[in-house]
Amino acid sequence: MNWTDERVELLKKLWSEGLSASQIAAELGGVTRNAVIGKVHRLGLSGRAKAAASPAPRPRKPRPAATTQVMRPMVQGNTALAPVVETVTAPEPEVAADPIAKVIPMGGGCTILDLTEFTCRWPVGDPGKGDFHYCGSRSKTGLPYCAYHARIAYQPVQDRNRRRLAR
DNA sequence: CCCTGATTCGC
DNA sequence: GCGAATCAGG
Repeated sequence: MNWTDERVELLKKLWSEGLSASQIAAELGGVTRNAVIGKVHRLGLSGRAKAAASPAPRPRKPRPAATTQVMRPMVQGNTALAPVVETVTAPEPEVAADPIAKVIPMGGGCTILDLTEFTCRWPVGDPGKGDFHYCGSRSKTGLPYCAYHARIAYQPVQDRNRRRLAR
């Protein structure tokens, strides 16, 4: 891949918008972040407007009602499973603002033995360290993941990464 | 360990 | 000019 006028222009645009070198590299395709950085320097636009991707601690968007609501188990339809579901998904009101903390209870989740067609199968932890388990949150009927992990699982990595880093 | 940009230097 | 390797930092 060579630096056509078009690609250089896009590079300038994205760089000035505050995207990181790796993000830009991914956007352009066919180049590494090193290539992008090198080009940026050669173009003499290394210093950019303060809109960098991660200069300060990232402001987190609190997601009050939506997430909790989705996670809440629907027990009306199956009274037999109700007690189990309660235990697995009981949301801690005082958990951190991080959405993942709501999904994975402290030290929680469940083992592979606890998985049912109604529990999230998202893997958590390191198998090599013996702390491997599964999310265990209530999953929407027919889906292998809870609402939160389903969003992650079915989103292209590239897009997910970009959404996380951008802004 | 993940990531970031900066710099160097052989090509 | 290009970009991989490397560095310093968060």
